[in-house]
Amino acid sequence: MKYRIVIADDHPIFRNGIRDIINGLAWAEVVGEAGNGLDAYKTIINQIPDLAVLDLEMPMLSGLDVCKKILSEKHFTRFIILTMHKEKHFFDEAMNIGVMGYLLKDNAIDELLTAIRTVKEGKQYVSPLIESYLTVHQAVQQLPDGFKELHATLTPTEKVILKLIAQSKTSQEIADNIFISPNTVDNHRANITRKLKLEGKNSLLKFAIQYSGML
Amino acid sequence: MKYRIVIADDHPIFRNGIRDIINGLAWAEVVGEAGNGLDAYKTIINQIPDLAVLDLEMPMLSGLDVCKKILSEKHFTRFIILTMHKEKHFFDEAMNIGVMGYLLKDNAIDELLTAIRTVKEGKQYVSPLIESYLTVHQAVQQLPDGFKELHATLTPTEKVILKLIAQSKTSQEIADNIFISPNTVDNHRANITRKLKLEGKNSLLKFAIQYSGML
DNA sequence: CCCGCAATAGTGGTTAACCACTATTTGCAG
DNA sequence: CTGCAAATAGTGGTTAACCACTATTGCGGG
Repeated sequence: MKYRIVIADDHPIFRNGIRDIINGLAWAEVVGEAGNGLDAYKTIINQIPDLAVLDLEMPMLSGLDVCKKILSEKHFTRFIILTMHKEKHFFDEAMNIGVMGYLLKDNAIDELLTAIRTVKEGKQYVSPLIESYLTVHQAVQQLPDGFKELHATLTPTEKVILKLIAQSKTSQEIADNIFISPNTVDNHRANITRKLKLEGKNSLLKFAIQYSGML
Repeated sequence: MKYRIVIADDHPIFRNGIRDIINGLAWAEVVGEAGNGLDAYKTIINQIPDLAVLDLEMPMLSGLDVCKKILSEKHFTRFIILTMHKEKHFFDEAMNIGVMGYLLKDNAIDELLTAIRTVKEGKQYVSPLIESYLTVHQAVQQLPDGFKELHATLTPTEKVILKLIAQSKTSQEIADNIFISPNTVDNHRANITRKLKLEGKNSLLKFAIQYSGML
């Protein structure tokens, strides 16, 4: 029995490349492809492959969202995330969710094969480039000290509102957006501000804009 | 004689995909590949292909830089830019430099073939997706584009104040900082806002924080 | 000499965000 | 069932930023 793999990436050319590489192997085969997150989910549920190679950024559902959904449904499919994002928080989240591999799209083709082989043997594979990049940039990339823990204390609704604030929407606009009272939005603002230990006028807006990349 | 094409992209898998697609054609062949801008330049100079398909973002030299260099040296190679960037200014610059094709990486494979065929016939090809995207987003995505000219219209004092605003200081703090009245600071705020064609509460603060890197 | 511009300063009004409360409903864990 | 957390909604007040004016000083070019 060949090692059954599903691949998902919203760039058809990239998907093509991956498919050819995998199908060139004697011991593996591509049993499904998808161009967006939702299709990826459906394909994986249908096929229950041994491995899914997912792009991080995809329409409908992100690669990580797909991972989360599948893993929460207790299937044994393993995941390799293929991305161009070097950012620590993506990597951290992927590791937390429990992906088995994480590599950059600008890595060599050989690395993808090595990763697949490593994951097939039940081990985790992380691109050495990522590791070195993170160690070099960790000081820079870690700016909001303890932010991760603070962010974890936010409720789902609060996170949504924080994102909308980062888009520099007013309380009224946010209220219209998610169909609640502007007063409630103000309440959430106050709660978020307290949890993030901010103070002063516009402090939340400043924070949201500045760290909108990692929310 | 086959249509001779050089491809350059820093993602090996993507490059692989493109190469396979082109080599699958009877009337075209890949005569060179590069993983960064400098190699791309050297390869094109060596081969003088009919067409070069370039990624926009590459190490050493961007795809557009390569175009500029080659075109300034009066070679007849045509260029297709393949990118994930929908931003108007990239597109504008590419058109100004004189590329013959511009398409997004998330376009279908067929589109790349259509683009190559169209360019081969001497016509320009622009992805329809780009065009529709630009018409939809043109108003939103405009800011950093003509910003340079706008920034040039600011007086020295206004630039200083803009920087202080970017540091998210209040009018009072700025006033204390440069020893003028907070009213005057408010005046400058208004003038800057007008010159930058901003409007609405906190719009200046948002702008200053977001573009603080280029002030 | 006058004109325009930059910089300075002020007045008065509007508004969005913040601050500090109280209060109700819902859903989940113990 | 009970109690807590989250989400919802409201009231009342403060303040910083914005908006729209007017006004003065000083400086350089026509």
